[in-house]
Formats: sequence, C-alpha cells, structure tokens
Amino acid sequence: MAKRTKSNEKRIALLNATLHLVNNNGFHDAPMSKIAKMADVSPATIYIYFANKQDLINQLYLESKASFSDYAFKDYSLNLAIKTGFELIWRNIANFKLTQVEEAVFLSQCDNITTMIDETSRQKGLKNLQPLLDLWERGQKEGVIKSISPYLLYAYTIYPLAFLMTMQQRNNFELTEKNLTIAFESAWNSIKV
Amino acid sequence: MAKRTKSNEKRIALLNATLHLVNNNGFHDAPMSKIAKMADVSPATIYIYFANKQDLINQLYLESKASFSDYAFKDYSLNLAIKTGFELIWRNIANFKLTQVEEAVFLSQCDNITTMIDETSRQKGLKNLQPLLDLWERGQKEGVIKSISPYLLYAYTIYPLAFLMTMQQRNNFELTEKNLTIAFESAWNSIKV
Amino acid sequence: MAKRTKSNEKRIALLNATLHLVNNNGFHDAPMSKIAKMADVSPATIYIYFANKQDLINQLYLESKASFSDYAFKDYSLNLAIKTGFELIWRNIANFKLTQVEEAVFLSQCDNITTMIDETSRQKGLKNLQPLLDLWERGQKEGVIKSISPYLLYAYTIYPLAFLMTMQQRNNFELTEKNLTIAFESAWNSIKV
Amino acid sequence: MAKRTKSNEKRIALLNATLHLVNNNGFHDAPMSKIAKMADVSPATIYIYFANKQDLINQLYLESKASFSDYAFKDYSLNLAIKTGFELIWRNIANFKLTQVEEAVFLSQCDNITTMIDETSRQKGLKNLQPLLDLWERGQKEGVIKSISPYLLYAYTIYPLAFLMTMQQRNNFELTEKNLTIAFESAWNSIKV
DNA sequence: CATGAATGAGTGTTCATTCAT
DNA sequence: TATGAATGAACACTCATTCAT
Repeated sequence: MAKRTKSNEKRIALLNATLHLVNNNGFHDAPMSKIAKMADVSPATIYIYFANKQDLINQLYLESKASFSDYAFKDYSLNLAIKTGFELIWRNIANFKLTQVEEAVFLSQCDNITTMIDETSRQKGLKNLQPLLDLWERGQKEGVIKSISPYLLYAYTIYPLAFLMTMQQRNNFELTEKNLTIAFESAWNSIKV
Repeated sequence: MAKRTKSNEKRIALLNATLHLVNNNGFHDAPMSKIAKMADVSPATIYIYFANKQDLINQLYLESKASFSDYAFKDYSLNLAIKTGFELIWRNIANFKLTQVEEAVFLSQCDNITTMIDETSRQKGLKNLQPLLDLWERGQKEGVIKSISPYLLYAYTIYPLAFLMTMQQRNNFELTEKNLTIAFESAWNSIKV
Repeated sequence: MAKRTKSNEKRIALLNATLHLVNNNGFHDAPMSKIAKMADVSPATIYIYFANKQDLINQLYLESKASFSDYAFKDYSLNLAIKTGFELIWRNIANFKLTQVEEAVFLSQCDNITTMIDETSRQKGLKNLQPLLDLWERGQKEGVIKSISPYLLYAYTIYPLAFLMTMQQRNNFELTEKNLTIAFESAWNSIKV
Repeated sequence: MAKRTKSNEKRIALLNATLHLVNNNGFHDAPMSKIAKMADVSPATIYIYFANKQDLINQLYLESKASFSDYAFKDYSLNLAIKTGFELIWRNIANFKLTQVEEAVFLSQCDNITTMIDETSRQKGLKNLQPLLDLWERGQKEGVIKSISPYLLYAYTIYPLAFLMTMQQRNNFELTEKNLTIAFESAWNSIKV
C-alpha cells in the first residue's frame, strides 16, 4: 500500500548531478536546467525537493560532510592509543580523498570558497570532526600532542591532504602507499611533543 | 595624430574592482556591469583593457602571483643557511597572507577552484616559486631536508598557511606572533631530516 | 505528469512578427526584443521555439518558400499543355506576389542577400520549384521551349516579377490585369522557340 | 605649398572597405570599427569624411551607380540604330556585372533591400539610366519597341542580368559568350514589336 | 508528485558615435 | 586633419524560478 511520496531516488539523483556538474564545470556553469537534465527530471521538480539552488548546494554539502565523517571514524574506538587512533583517522581521511574523489573535491571547494556555503550550514558541517578534536584534547592532556590550537593541528595534519589530493587530481603527483607513509610521518612530526 | 592614451589607472582600478568583487561576492556574482561600476567606467571600457572576462581574471591572477613572489623572496639571498633562508621565505609568505589579504584570498580561491583559471595561466603562475624549490633541493643535497617530493614539502609547510589565513579571516583563530612561531616550528619539524 | 504544451499559436506569432519587422526595418533592425514584444511574449520564450536568431530566420524562410510553392502549383496538372500549364504557374506566382506581399517581399530579400540564409536552408528551399523545372524540360523535349539553361528560363520569366512587385510596392508602377497580360506575353516571347 | 586637406585616398579606401565588408559579411556584420581597420584609419576618422554610417552607405551607393552608368553608356551614341544601340548598352551592363563584380553585387543588394538606401539617394541613383530610357522612347516612336511601361522593359531586359550574375557568383551557372548571346536574344524578343 | 512552458531580470559583449588631444 | 580611448544603449542569449495542468 505504498502511498505516493517524494521519491528519495530523485533526490539522490539530483544531489549526484549537482556534485558532478559543480566539480567539472564549476559553480557558475552548473545551471538548474543541466542538473535537472542529468538527473532525468524536469527543472520544476527540483523545487519539490529543494527550496532553491542555495539549499540544494547546502544539503549536498551537509550530506557530503556526513559521508566524510562516517568514513573518517570507521573502526575508530576510544580504546586506541593516541598515535594509533590518530593514524587510523588520518588514514581513513586520506582514503576518503583517494576513493570518494567527487565528494572530496566538492568539499574542498566548499571549504575554500567563502561565498559558496552559507554560515549556518558551515557551522553544522564543522561538528562532524568532533571525535578528532576530542582525540587531540586527550593527546594534549597525556602530553603526547603539542598544546596548541586545534586549528594549527588541523592545518598541519589534515589540511595538507587536500593539497595532495588536488595535485593527484591534476596528475602532478601520485599518492602511493609510500608517499602516504611519508605524509603521515610529516603530519605526526609537526604536532607531536 | 594626438590621442588620449590608455590610462594605467583605469586598468588597475578594474583589476582592484574585480579582486574585491570576486572575493566578497564570489566568482559567480561578480558581473562585468558591477566591476565597471565599481571602477567607475562604462562596461564597454573593460574591453579596451581586457579581451574578455576570463582574460581579466587571468591577468589578475598572474599579477597577484607576481606580487606574491616579490613579497615571498624579499631579502632572500643564496648565501643564507638553509633553515635561515627557508624561515625568511616562510615568514615572508605568512606576512603576505596577513597584510595583502585581498590578494591572498583571491589566489587561494584560484588555486582551489579548478574551473577558474585556465591551464596556461596556471602554468605561468607556478614558475613564481622556483627559488623556494631550488632552496629545498639544496637543502636535500646538504642532508638538512627530507628527500621527498616538493609537493609534500609544500603541502606541509606553505599550504597550511592558507588554512590559517582563512580561519583568521573568519575570526575563528588569530595568527599572533606566538602562533606564527609555533606554526613555523611545525612546518620545519615536518620536513627536516 | 500533466504540463502546458507548446502552443503553435506562439510559434506562428513569432514567425509573423519576424516577417513584419525584417520587411519593414530590415534584418539589421529586427532585434529579438522587438520580435518578442510584437508577438507578445517574453524574449526568453523565443528560445523555446527556436534555437537562435538564425534558426528563426531559416524556419521563416522555409515556411514562406513552402507557402509560395503551394500557391505556385495550385490547380496545376501534368495534363495541361505546355503553354497553358506554364501560364497557370506564372499567374499563380504573380498572384502570390500581389496578394501575399509580406511573404513575397521577405523571400525576395532572402534570395538577394547572400548572408541572410545559410546554404543548407537555401538548398532545401530550391526544391520547391521542381514541378516548374519538369514542365520546362517537357516543353523543351516537345520543341516548344528553347533548349537553354533553366537559369536563363527563370531569369526571363519568373525573376522579372520580383522587380515588378518591388516597383508596385514603391508606388512607381501598377500591376494591372492589362500589365500582367503584357508581362506574360514578354515572358513567353523570351523563351518560346 | 600643398595645404593639409581631406585626403581623397582615405575617402576611397573607406568606400572600398565598406564595399568589401558589406558584400562579404552583410550589412549587419560590417561595423565601423572593421571598416576603419580595413581602410587603415581610426574609427573616428570615418566621421571626418562621412556624417554617419548611413551617409557612408549612401555615398557608396551613388558612386557605384555613377561608375555603373559610365560603364553602361561607353561608346554609345544617338546615331546608332535602336537595336544596335540597345545591344551595346545591354552588353555594357552585362560586362559591368561580369567584371566589376563587387560594385555590381553591392548595387544589386541596395536595389533589392528596401531599408538599405534612403529614398533621396535612391531617387538620385535612378537618373543614371536616363539615356537608356530615352533610347527606349525613341524605339517606341519608331515602332521597333513595344509601347509598354519602361518598368516592364527594364524588368525583362536589364533586371534578369542581376539574377544571372548572382547565379554565376554562386557557381550555379556560367555566363559564357554563348549564354550572353542567348540572353540578349531573349531580352530583345520580350520587348521588340 | 511531476511536468515542460513561460518569464523578468540579468549576462557578457558589441556598436555607432563622441571626446580629448 | 587625425587619433585611440571612452561610452550608453543595445544585442543575442541564459538563468533561477514559477505557472498551469
């Protein structure tokens, strides 16, 4: 007796189409009409699922962020030693950027362009990293990690991965397993006590 | 045979207007009409100085990059010891991001959005960092810097500054002198042998 | 699933507006905005019915040509004697130019300005005269019409009508029934054996 | 002691550039800037020689018409017999269209497009054919040429040449000496008594 | 719920003409 | 006389969004 209801399939198709178009053509060449065509619906249908274009982008941002943090904290547990737990998360994030390329590229754009995501959504998105912040705080209490601002910790451990992903995207550089190991070592060296 | 001559002032005014609008409204909301109005010229005048919008953006990118590298290598000399020379450049770059905020923000956007700058201009812009690459190579030969890809060196020393600048812009974090010292130490620790 | 359907009325209104404006203001002063206003639609609506301005002109040309040939071969049959058949067609064409003035003027402009209609459409438009070419060929086989290029036959029988129409338009000359009879006699004399 | 005066060379260069561009690109793609560039002068210079674009076109029309009539009545004298004189003029005109192609094409466009030349200039241009009109009148008095409107005489003898020229331009048809002879015969048959 | 037609406001760009030298 | 810079008004066309079904 399934009642007729908003089909989640269409919603997903629209988010995927947006992701793809914004990544490949840029925000300024991802018109609603193309998004609709790619998702195989009418332009008017978009407005059943999203209030407007900004809302569509915002929701895409939040779902990508959620997908990101699911990935980031896979297999993570509070029982792990600080360095072990940090390496697990760090490698999860690296893996996300290597395998979920479209989402990673989109998130990177959103985080670097001021005008793309509105402040409210950005604040919501920030919460996704809480377990990492907690880990860092524990590490600092245990005297394993430098007692410095989490922004500095992020800047020197997680943020560099965005650059490495971009360079890999542009075929300038390959993130081999060996390079990943080097990269993690650099990250750790920059924040360890 | 006399005639009015192309005024460099207008050219500069146009570049500044573009810089300001792209930074504050985003690339997708920086129309030629607004740029013209802000530079106090007619829309048609833009096309005397620039072939089209992309050319305007490209030229702005290249001039900002040039301005950046002027700043980056101020007082630098090949006589300096590796670490000293590197710290000089690193602090110059940090300073650029702290004082030439508009240009720095613009460059950061250009480098993070694939579709903004065309490949040719990007390639030209890359050359501006050559002295730093040379320094790193020397440092590697002298056994002071890890023998790893310059992309990794960049990712862990220079790139984090972009994040810190953005966070400072958003009032999340302040790049005090103390934080700068901590940041440099992290940068150096991540690449020193 | 229901939706508004593309109204043929609007399409026709747009073609008529274009016809009128191109005839009266010239191709160079028939902007899309005026066409839209005259057809009582928004400028954007034009692009639902036509790919671009050239396409609009091309379609108008082809439909006018089709309307022309419908007119030209009204009541014509292969049973008619050569001269009778030819006179029928000739008078049909003259009638078209006298009564369907707007279309006739437009077609005359299209055929005389190289840059107005693209080659593909021109080729398509040419096919509309085939029955006349066939009649001429039969007439030549029967020894009634001179064995000369159809371009010459056209130049001396049909083409002069365009001039006479233009002169009538400019009130220099009146195509009375008497003049029509004289004109046909001249046409026939120039091609008969 | 040549005083600095408007250089006729520049005027001619401008007229030639206009002729060429209007013929090849159409009136709607012959902007003043292109005309200036082709004539190797500044756009502003055009306005020293011509009041505006319409004036430039009008003057070009009148000079081409004058050049046409010089050509048309070369070697013509009132002593010639009607048919001989007519054939001379007719062949002169045919020759003009075969050899002075650019001017002929331009004049043909002007005469067929209502909106190109203003009425005053058109009236002036008409006077150039006076000797032919006189010849026809004499021919009618002598009973050699049908007593019909000169518009009809023109339509069936001179106007067809425009069509033949256009077809030759488009490589559909070749105006060989043989075809010229046939064409003249047709012309004469259509108007002779 | 879903649609394609419809649109007003806006886009980047061009143009005939004028300005200042 | 001659110029290249400068421009307001326009151009063809696009877009996010709404309408009518």
